[in-house]
Amino acid sequence: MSDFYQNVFEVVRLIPPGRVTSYGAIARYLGTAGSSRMVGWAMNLSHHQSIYVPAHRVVNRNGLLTGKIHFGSPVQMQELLENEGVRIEDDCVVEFNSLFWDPMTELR
DNA sequence: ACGTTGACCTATA
DNA sequence: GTATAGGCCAACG
Repeated sequence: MSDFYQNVFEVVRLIPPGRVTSYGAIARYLGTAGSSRMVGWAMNLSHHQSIYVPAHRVVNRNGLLTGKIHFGSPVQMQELLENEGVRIEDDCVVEFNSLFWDPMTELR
């Protein structure tokens, strides 16, 4: 396992419940800005990991749940988020701007 | 080995 | 304001 994925999972696990972040924010925090697609690929591998990775707290820059189909059921991601108090409307995170959790500013 | 694809983002028109 | 283009780099066929 390369350090990149290890760091991605570590950051994702640090996301507080009820908060969300974006792939690009994680990519910037890891210093691989522009390679945000790799973060998405890392999420794909997160299912195989033994540790729990709350991938449902990671959405794209628009707050759109683009990765929901990669879960067991397309509605599972939305249910997980709503279970944490995050309201989802039309596959978008409501109040995404205020719920956004940026590792750059939060972890520093 | 090469071309295509992808849970994205930024920039230009 | 939406639309299209380019860049990114690893995995898959």
